Amino acid sequence: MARPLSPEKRNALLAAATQAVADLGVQASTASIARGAGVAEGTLFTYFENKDVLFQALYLHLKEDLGETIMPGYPYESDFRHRVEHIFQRYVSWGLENKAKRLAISRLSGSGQLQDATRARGMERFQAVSRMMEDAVQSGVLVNAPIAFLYAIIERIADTTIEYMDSHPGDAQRHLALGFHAAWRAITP
Amino acid sequence: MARPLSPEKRNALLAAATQAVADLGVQASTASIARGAGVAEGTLFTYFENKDVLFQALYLHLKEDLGETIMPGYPYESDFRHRVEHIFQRYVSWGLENKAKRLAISRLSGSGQLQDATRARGMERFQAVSRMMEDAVQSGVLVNAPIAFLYAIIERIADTTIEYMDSHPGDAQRHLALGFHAAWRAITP
Amino acid sequence: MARPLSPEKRNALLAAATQAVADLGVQASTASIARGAGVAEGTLFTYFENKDVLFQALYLHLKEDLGETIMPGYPYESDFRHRVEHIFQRYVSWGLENKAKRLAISRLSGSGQLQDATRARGMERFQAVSRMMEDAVQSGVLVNAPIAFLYAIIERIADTTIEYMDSHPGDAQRHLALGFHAAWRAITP
Amino acid sequence: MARPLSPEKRNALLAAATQAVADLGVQASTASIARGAGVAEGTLFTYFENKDVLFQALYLHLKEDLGETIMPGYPYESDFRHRVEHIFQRYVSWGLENKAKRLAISRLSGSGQLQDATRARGMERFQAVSRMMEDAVQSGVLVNAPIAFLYAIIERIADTTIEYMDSHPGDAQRHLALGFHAAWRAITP
DNA sequence: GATGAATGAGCTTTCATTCAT
DNA sequence: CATGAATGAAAGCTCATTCAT
Repeated sequence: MARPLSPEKRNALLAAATQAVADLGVQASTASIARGAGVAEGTLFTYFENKDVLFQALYLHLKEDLGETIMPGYPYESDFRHRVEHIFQRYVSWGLENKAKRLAISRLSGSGQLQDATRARGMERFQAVSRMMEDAVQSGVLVNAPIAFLYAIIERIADTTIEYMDSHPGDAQRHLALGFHAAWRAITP
Repeated sequence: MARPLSPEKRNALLAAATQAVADLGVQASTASIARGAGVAEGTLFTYFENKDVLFQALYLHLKEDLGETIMPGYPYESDFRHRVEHIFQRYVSWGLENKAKRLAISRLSGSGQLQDATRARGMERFQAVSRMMEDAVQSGVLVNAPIAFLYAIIERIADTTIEYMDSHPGDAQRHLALGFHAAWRAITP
Repeated sequence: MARPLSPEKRNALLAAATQAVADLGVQASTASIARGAGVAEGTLFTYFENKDVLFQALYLHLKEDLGETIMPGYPYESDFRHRVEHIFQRYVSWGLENKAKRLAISRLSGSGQLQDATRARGMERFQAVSRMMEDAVQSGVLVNAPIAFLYAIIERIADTTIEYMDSHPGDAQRHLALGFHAAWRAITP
Repeated sequence: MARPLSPEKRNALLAAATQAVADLGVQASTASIARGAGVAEGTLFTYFENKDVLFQALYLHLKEDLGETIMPGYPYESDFRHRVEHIFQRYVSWGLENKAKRLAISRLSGSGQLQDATRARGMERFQAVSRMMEDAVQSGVLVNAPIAFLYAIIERIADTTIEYMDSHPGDAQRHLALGFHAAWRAITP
């Protein structure tokens, strides 16, 4: 592993894996991923020790990508509601614009192949959000519950929102508003 | 009429499949499922034409099982809040008491192998709930959103609640209350 | 085996086997043959000990059927040419009218599953022909070669003739004449 | 360019398939063929997409082999009888010296698994013979019949001849002469 | 005797992984 | 390092045969 020669190939493999996992879940074959990336079957294994390592890396890669969309412009100084709204809306638009990535995360997440450590590391990039939520709980703006619990609820409502916006494009804005309404009310006392 | 198909064997196969899918997702092998059910490998295929058919049947079987837990005692005459609470609490306790079943549903749901038709048929048993929610939307008790959207949000929050109650058994009652609070607020205006 | 209760069932099985073997060769499954005969899978095995026994019986049954078409009206008193012509023409018309039977014989014959003893017993019904040919060899009308050799040549030419008449129905009569011409010349000095 | 596909392995697979098909027909298992070729089970499928493709390739390979024996030394300038005799004798000696190959062709031919296109491509190598026979028909040396019909008759008589020479080695030369006599007379007016 | 569920060996094919080139 | 042929352990599924009903 260490220092692979070509970041392009690594990225091509991750991109191909994203599509393959979105389509077929963890059943996607390493051969098809390599083909999708335009590299030889064996090459995959010089970048990722085995299929499981590839999947953990893929999950982290996708979460990183999500983080890079959500976090820039994060309104550190606004009130809690605006900060949650920022996160919610960015999450939703990332999901709408990156269907394969969102599906791949969801497939990995529900496959039983994702290690707890990986899931935990995937959260790291969102610490600013966690901290904000802690403060908000302290100050009584959010309901007094574990952060992870609140975070999970927001995430699930956001996922549901994405699915609805996706399948009912005409009502997209309405569903976005409904989704955020639900999320905000769900986590406030 | 020779030996009739045995409901016990069918159930044993579904039970074994539940466990196997909970453990390994759709990667669970038919051989391991048959072994788990105590029947020969070939026998699985006299009860289910192929693996895919088995999975669709398993999903429906589990949803049926869930329905049989949730629906009895449904307080048709109570106010909306109590009815939603009934559903929520029953759903959560079923999930807590049937970890493998809940996991199996979730694995199937996220696998990409579940047909839309199967998902739709799985909802049939819960029509009383849908109808109640329609009325509640009409009367302004629930927020004006598609029933399926509201239903999905409740389901997701319930799932999250189950996961938390499961991993923090000490705080179970508190999380149950928090979960219902979140769900109720999420779907009300 | 011995005395099966129902000759109808036995015949239905042989008829279904004929069709199945014509279609798929010896790969035809016993289940499909039973289905074709309208009996249960297990019933096949009360009439025929196993698949191999069925195939030997099928071959004999078909040869018997062929014999019953060819031999009646055999012109014991005509000259050799007319007797051979009788055989040839009857063989060809049987083949044309019983495509599945002919194909089944050919599939069995070429499958490597047919026992030599079965092949030999299949010849028994045609002893009058063999004897006639012996006489004809004695009297110098036919070329001095083993009867079986001459018989095989006639058979092969007849098969070829059938195939041609079958695929070129317009020229049927011409091919029949050509076929007999070839056969008669082939076996005469 | 990694390890290139090895013609030796391909040939070993075809040789093993020849033997296996000669012994068991199309029922021969891919596992036994791979074992016979001294390669892993999976390797067969890097050389032949699936069993059917293997069988079509095998047929063509064997016909090619036959063509390479028959055609060299073909007396383009001799009279028609000598040319037919060349073909007949070469065909027969190839068959005698390559029992497994001949049997394999015959098993494939009668199995119902051989595609028409494959059968047609198998004839390509013998175009010189077809053309010669066309000329001979034109010039009245051969009986006025479709070339394929005449060709089939020769082939069938040659096959019969081979079988007899094989089972009666003492009379081999006599049967060869008888066989050619029969064939030549069969196709001439 | 007839039925068809039950069996498990066996089949073809796939696939993660290795390693010769 | 990149390649893709080679590997062989599964995988899903079929099927001849048995036997409880």
